[in-house]
Amino acid sequence: VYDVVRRVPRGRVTTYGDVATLLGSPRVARQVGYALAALRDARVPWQRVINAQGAVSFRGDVTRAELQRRKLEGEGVSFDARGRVVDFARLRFSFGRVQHMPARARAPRR
DNA sequence: GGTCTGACCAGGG
DNA sequence: ACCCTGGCCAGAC
Repeated sequence: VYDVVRRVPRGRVTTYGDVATLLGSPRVARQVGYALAALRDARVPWQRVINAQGAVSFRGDVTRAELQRRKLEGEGVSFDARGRVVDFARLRFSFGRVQHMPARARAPRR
């Protein structure tokens, strides 16, 4: 997770789901969030990971969410009145080619 | 084993 | 475009 997030350039954003998909497990978006919550490595630009609606997720610590927003604004990312990233579709980093998330295609059970 | 809890997500209304 | 719902999955009890 950390390696993937570190590939997101300054001023761009990605989503929990995109990171999960890139890692080969499209349905573990939540776990990506947990990994970031446990993050201690300052080199990882965690602020660039937002949710699929283009907004900062704030379940849990609101303080963290505010910091995240300020950090992004400091990189030139702006937000609209509803807290959505302006031009989200364009700022969403592609990693070259992120496949679309197959919502209901479950991997075989073990 | 069962149950609950999330930095989540897509689809339907 | 917004809100709700059901689905997901891994970790902690």
